Amino acid sequence: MEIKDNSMKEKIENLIRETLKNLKVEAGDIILEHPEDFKNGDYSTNVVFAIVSNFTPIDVEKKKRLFDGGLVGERSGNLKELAEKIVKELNKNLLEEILKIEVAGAGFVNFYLTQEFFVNSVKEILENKNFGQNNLFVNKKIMVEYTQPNPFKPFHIGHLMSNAIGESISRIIEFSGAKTIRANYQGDVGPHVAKAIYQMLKNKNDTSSAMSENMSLTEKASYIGQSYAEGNDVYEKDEKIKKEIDEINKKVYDRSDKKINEIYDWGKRITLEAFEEIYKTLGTNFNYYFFESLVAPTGQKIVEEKLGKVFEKSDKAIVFKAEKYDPKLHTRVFITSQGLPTYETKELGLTKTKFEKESLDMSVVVTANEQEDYMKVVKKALEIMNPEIASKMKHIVHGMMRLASGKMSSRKGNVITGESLISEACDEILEKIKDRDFTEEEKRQISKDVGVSALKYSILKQNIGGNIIYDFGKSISFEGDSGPYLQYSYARANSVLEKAKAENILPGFLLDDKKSEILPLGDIEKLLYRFPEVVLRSAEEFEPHHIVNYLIDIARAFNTYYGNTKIIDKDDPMSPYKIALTLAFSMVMKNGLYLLGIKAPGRM
RNA sequence: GCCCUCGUAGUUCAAUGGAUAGAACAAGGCUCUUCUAAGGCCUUGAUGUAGGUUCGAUUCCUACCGAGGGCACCA
Repeated sequence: MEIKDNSMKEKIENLIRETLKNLKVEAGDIILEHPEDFKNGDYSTNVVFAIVSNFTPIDVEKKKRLFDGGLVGERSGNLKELAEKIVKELNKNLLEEILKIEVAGAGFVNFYLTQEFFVNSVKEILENKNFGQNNLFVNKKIMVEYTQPNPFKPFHIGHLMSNAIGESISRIIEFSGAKTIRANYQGDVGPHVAKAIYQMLKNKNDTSSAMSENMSLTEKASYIGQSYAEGNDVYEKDEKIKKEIDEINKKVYDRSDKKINEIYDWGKRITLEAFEEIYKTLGTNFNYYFFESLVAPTGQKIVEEKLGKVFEKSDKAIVFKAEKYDPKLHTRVFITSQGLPTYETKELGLTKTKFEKESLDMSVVVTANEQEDYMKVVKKALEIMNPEIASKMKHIVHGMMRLASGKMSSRKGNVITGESLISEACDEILEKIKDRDFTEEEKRQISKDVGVSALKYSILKQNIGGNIIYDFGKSISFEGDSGPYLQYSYARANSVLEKAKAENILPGFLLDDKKSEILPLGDIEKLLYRFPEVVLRSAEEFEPHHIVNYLIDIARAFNTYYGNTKIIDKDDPMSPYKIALTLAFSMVMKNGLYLLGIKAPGRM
């Protein structure tokens, strides 16, 4: 695939740099941006401010004179005059794509692009199915670890959040040239497993009937999740039971108890199968599944080898005193006083395993922000032992899903499972389209695509660091600023294109009357060519919401255009171009939705 | 107590140190004899407080107030 490396943005930036060189002016960072309002041009630069900000503190007097309308250099000018001087120079080597350059406000230089540029950009989009790509991560192998649900525990909306974000980031960096490897890390050992098993041993009869084949996968998984919640409850309330569960925990690690092994193997298999169903619905295919039980020994070995050097004994446990290296960090336990590895140790083993399996340039881990500090400590320990690998670790933290009514807790039983949320969203769509002219199978598929999109959108629309207040009524929105709105715009464009095909009007860029020109039709052309810039920014920042905001903008522009234009019209010489524009919109929308992990149904 | 995040319309979110702080929801009005009205058009409304840096601060710094998370054997 070919990626254009000479974007309009780069061209203009080069032009500015050349011009300043000709004028023998030094400038700081030159920022070229899209003005919010089209009337201020298509690109805008603060070059004058950049020149000014480049002055050192010694130039204070010089600066003062400049702003007082005094002099810069020899004779001329205040800020505006300086800007005009630059524009004059810019005009000497004007790019053919630039219609005009103007000075506005307190010294902005605004670039207006030509009609040909916009029309050509539409043509370019039609010629490139992968329009929007960049080469930020070309030749880089990047592993992204996300979702991380734990066997024996429910898949809740927090996992849904991690999955939506991780999948979108995976796709964005893939679209930016990376070889992306998707990984899932699952806690198949540890106290939570023992809690579930304790409860299942206690409810012997229920457990054996659950293990018989009469229940559905979902029912079995929810029985196991329920057992965990109950086990967790008694663990905290009863000292004696706590000890019993701790005993079971050890046996899970060393696999010394036949009965426990039997329930363990069954429970792990069932919950993993149930998770797999959810991944399928969400559109994720993992390349690797890492399990704590497998990486724990690796981590334990590392810690034991470095005992006395990096790690130290304290109160029978093995700890890492991170505050010795960074006052903002704190001590964490790596091996418990019972001799069992903690999350921190497992993480060391996991990281080692990842780099053994693949020669990675970057290892990205997506988790909720509650794990931010643990990760910093783990990374610090790794920095001491293996700085090269540590430097390739990137931890992306997202906010928490919170209930409007308070904290979510498995104990209180107010955990919302991912599955119930998905099916609820889908049911609502199904109800909405029940009278439409679709087959039952189509209805099922559409409601699934749209329901998942509503959920993913509500997660991805904001920057990933913030918490999301989950409101049962509002989280699944189908109107306005929503996933379904984007899908609807796409389906609408698609429907126009199908009709055009039926009427035999093809996308085109030529008019019969050679004298007339094709004119850009509105804001859409002025937005569509910006898509690659938006993708690049999202990739650089690991922030999908820039794409979300952009897609809302183009959807709105298209819907407005659609509202006051007849696109298909045999008597209109512009009709082929209007169809071309519609096609370009639909292609950008489809690529954009893909990057969010959202399907683009042709009809809805 | 210490360490991270974060405080923007009534609500949920935007805004790479720059132009008149954008949307959506909610409220009201208009709009399908044109291709999907899950749409379009119009009207109202916001930067927690106090300082500082800067020509310019929602953005950077300090303090305070408020929310969330973390701070040794859970993940």
